[in-house]
Amino acid sequence: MSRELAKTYDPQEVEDRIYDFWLSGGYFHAEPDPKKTPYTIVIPPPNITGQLHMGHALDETLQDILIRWRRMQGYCALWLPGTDHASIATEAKIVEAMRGEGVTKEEIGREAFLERAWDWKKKYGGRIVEQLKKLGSSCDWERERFTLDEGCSKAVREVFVRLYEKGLIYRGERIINWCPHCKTSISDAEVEFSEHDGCFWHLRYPFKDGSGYISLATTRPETMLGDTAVAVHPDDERYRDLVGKTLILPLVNREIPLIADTYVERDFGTGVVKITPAHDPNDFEVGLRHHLPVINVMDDSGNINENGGAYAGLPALEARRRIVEELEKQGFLIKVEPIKHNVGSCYRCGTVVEPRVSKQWFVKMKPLVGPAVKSVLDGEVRFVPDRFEKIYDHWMENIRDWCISRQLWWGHRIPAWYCADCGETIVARDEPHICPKCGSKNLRQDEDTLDTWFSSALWPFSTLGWPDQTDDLKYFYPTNTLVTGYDIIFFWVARMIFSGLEYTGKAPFNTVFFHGLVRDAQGRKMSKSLGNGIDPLEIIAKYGADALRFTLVTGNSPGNDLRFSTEKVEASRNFANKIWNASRFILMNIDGHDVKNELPENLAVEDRWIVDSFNRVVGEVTENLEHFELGIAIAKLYDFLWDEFCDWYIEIAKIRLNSEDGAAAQAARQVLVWVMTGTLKLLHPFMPYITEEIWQSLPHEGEAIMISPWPEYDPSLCFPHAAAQMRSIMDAVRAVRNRRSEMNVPPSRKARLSIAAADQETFRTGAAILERLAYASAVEVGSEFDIEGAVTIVTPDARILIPMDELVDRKAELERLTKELASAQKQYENAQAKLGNEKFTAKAPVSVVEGVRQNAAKLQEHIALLQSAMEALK
RNA sequence: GGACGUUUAGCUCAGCUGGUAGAGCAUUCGCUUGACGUGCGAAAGGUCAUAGAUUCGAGUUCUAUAACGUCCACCA
Repeated sequence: MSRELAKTYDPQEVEDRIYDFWLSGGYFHAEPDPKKTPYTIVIPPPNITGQLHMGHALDETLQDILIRWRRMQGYCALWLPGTDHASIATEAKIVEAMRGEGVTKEEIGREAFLERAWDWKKKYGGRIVEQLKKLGSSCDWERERFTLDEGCSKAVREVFVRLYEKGLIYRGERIINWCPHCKTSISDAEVEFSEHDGCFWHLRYPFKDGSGYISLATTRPETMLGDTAVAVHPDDERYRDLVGKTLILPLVNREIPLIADTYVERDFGTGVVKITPAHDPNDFEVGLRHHLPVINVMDDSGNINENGGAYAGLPALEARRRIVEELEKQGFLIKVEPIKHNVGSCYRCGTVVEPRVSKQWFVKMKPLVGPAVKSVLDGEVRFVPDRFEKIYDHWMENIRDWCISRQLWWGHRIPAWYCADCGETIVARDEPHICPKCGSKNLRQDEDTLDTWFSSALWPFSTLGWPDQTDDLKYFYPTNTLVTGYDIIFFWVARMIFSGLEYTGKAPFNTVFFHGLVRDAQGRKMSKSLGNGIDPLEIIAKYGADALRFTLVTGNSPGNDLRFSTEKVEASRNFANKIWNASRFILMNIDGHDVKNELPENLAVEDRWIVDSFNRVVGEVTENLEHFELGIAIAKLYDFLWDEFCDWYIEIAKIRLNSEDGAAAQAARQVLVWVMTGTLKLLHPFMPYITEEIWQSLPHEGEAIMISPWPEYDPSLCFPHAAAQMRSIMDAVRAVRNRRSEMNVPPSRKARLSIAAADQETFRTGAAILERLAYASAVEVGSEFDIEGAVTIVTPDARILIPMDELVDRKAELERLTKELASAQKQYENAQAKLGNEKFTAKAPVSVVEGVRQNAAKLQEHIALLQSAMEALK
């Protein structure tokens, strides 16, 4: 043995050493290799401000499993890592930090602010990367990218210019979602709606001619300051004659028209809507149709601006209070009705979003949507699970133009310049110095930056060198699998798809593998505010990265959320320990012997069985991985290693290992090494550290398990006869153990077994196994035994007698036999009923009918055996 | 308002293209069995949410219903 192994696996001692070993071997690095097929995954870039959380841990684990598996299969596997500059989140953090120093970003100015931001990036951007490494992620760190680095920025400018030239990017006054806290516009996708308690204020607006009032209701009375019309439905009998009249806006005393528009629902409220084009998306549309003035009454902090007259400077809510008060005083308030309604808030900071007209840059979506929808429909991009295709499709079909400009400094500055002299807008890849229209040198760049997701959308190809046709791009693009949570399907996945199609002509990946959210043990979302988050790094420190990875993948199915609990991690840790000890056992037994990792010439029945079983697992696990059924794959490996290999094969192998027969012992050693090595390989993508550590100690060829070939299903390793024989033997072992346990016979008390079976050869072969595992002092096999007062155990293939009469309560024994007989008879009747059913025998497949027939025959025998056993007891 | 998901052993969940239900944890009983008590052996525990339909046969397909959850829309 190369070195003494500890009784329990110590991940702390192993992980960093192994990770360094992989790094120094350069195994994570991928170079285009024409002899290989590429397999590429780009990482969903974590925010530089972020700390590793369970969501990342799950995401990275799934990716690492896929990439390690494909690498072992011989693909040129590239997992491209990187980070996202996360404009809003990062800028907010820096502003927050500056608040501590008592400075604002306006005070220090753009340049100084960006300097701070880059310092921040240098300081914290590396943190999350180091955390990813702790998980065992086999990313190609030589290719690490950042969304603001030179290459990605070049791609961003290229895309912006191309879209602008195509007319797909435009600048205009539109209603957008404004976050008064972040002081920037945000896209529709970045608004989260939730139900709030609110009020419905019923107001009356007087006609100018003094002919009375019209009543309407609003949830946001303060916006009345910006009202420029009141609308009714054109077919509404109640108001038809009034359309066209002029109203006097209360408090403001502005004359506004009563207009007709089909947007108004006649059945809702009074069927009358006040129109505030500057602060409501629908009203804005109405305003466009009716050429209404747009009066913006709110500034960028959410306060009423100079257009609000007496209310200027007040925060919106305060203005609301005073306006309602004043309306009531002047008799314009009819009533206040409490209601529940949905309010949109900023997904970053939670502040209530104000719809507001503002001059922004937009991407025209309609022309981009078509190909993106088609690519998913046609299967060029496949979603796993496929139910997300429908969600994607629905979103795409109803998408509105994408507001991409942000009033932030940290990000890609919009490559647009304005001529101060002639007003010309110049959009260019490189900074222009002269206005092409008037020759002025007085150019000023747009102050705004782009939505973070604008650059993320390019990630699969900007990271590979696009727009240049680099060798990397040609070889690794399009990528293969995108692994991500369903929560960013709109933010990111959809945008990558239409971007990839538009700029590269190809979908950026062929499969999107969605996983769910990691929740706490009670099923709640892990969040900072709840304080219920579990730090993956603490779990790694305590239980090991392999245990964490195992926990995250086991029992997990695509697209479904999973609950995380330390109990599960403990079970995973125990499994790692089981692998460790199985290996320790093997290492102890091969110590001092020359054992190669190959199967021996002559395989015993148990060897053929375990090899057959292993081979089956190879086939199944590989297939499961191909279908992204990682949870099923790992469950099969768990069962195989623990139940079949450890609990049965190793126990059986001890017979030969402890025997005088040197050749037999050597054969057992070889099979142990061969199966263990193969199993470690299958486990490696899931639990990379422990498998590498053990593999290095076992007889092996090659440098590392992580670059060793993935096992392949081999038809020549199928041994159905041996498998059936072992089933008979194992059934017998279990039956004997069961009976002994029921009779409270301790393992130390051995007893003779007499086995009567049709297939005597199988039980002669298995005699030694029965002796060891069924605590037999001796085993005799024959066609029939008649032992006075023996305990009879009946298995599907044998009748086993144990002369233990003195230990047995005859009456109890008779009772249990009666019970067992009844159960067997019922099963037999069921089978007979099926076979007697002509519809069944005629319509069911032959193999199924034959199976039932054989089962019936066995049951018949079983019943006979039980009956004779009962006779003998009486 | 629309769409989707979940509902299987006490708890957490698997269960692929239909052939009489599985795991982990918890529970009960027994065991220092020369790798492992982070272990070994055994047991108990389920009319697979409800009602129909298709089928020789349904946890598995279809249709309704209920509860819980998610997403989208947002009628002021």
